[in-house]
Amino acid sequence: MPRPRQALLSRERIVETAAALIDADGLDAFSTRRLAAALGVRGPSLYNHFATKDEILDAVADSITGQVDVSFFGEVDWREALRRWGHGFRAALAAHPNIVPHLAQGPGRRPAALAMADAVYGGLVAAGWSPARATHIGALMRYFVTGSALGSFARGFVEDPGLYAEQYPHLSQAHRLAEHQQRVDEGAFALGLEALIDGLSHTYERLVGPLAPLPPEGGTH
Amino acid sequence: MPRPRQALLSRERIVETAAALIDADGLDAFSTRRLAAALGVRGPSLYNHFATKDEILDAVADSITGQVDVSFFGEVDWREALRRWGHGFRAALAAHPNIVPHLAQGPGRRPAALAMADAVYGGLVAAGWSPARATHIGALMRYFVTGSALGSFARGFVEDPGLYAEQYPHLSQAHRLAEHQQRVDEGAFALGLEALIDGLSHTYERLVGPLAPLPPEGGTH
DNA sequence: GTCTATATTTCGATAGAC
DNA sequence: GTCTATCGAAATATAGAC
Repeated sequence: MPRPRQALLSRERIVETAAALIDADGLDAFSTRRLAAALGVRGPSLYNHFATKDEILDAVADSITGQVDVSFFGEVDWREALRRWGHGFRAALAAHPNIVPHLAQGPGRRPAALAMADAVYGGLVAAGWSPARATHIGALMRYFVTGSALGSFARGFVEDPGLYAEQYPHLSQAHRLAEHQQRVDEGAFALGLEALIDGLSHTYERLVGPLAPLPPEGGTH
Repeated sequence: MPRPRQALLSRERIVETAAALIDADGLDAFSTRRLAAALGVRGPSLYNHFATKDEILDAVADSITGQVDVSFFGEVDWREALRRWGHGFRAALAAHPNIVPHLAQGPGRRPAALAMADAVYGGLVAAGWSPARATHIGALMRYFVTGSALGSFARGFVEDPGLYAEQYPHLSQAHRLAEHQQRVDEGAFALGLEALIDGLSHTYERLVGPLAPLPPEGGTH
């Protein structure tokens, strides 16, 4: 079936299918052959659209980053912006945990990741943070979000009561964590994000100046 | 050279060498054959000491976790304990970033990881936190530490001024981040950890009760 | 722009000699 | 407890036909 009239592949289809494969089977099991098979073509066809496997991974990572809304930076109070960004960033990454190790290596040359960094940093500096502190805040937020998306805390404990009973006296209920996986992980993230914003608010008042009380909802207008 | 009088391998030597190889070349490049070569033996010899490659990875991960001191949980104020644990945990993981994705999957059945979870959770509950909140705090701390060790923020930006100049107006200095990698990453982590502890202190006062001012140094005695 | 064919390398793990 | 030999599978990527 050489040279069909209508191209079978497109960068978009390849990226979508690659993301689904990585979600299902993990980064280690992801290969160009398996990706091609899932697309109904042979391996070498992919190289008409991407030069290397790594370019495909970059495209997958950036398509996920591109789903994160950062348009409100500079529009709403920085505390509210961090809150919205944090939740949105985590939601996008937690839907694709297997690619987080790749994505967490930094923006590199990926456009969506650079645009996100630009919006966050610009918004924080505009809010009064020093360049150095704005960098730190962007970094520590990425730490927290990528760490929370990298692996579920609750599912990290095996469901085997006997494992804990003897040697780990405080973990006697740990085997039940998996039942409540989503609630535990989201609750922990929410608690941490609010604590971070609260703590940073005090840092702001010490270094920059008094903060206005947050409006009940929405923008600064 | 069959059956030398003195065993050439030991679990300890294997784990040490495996950690060094993973640090140097990454998880993807780590194979039983390369590990054996680094140890001066042939691949199959490893299977006299470990049943699978994954068992070796688990042993490496747990040896790193075992370097983290948690003996002070229950001995000092919980805020000071979180501070010491956070810095120690990060230092241990940041020295071996390539194995963080494996380690971040949770304690599983690894003894040092379970002992760490046990000490942290027990210490927080003894300090007055509810079981649910103690779980959340253990989780959010792991998120923050693993995220910070997974990838340097500063090194995530390529050293190419031209990349940023046109499209990303706020990132015009981003190419200089790599020069200050350690300072940026450690500063961001320290700022985040202090903000977290500060924010959690207010949560504690709202949910549990007043907190004593922290003693200037050391334990509760 | 997809195909066939293939070069080249590497992998985890087992069997059985010593 | 190490070795040799090997199984069986899978990997990225290229060359060139159509």
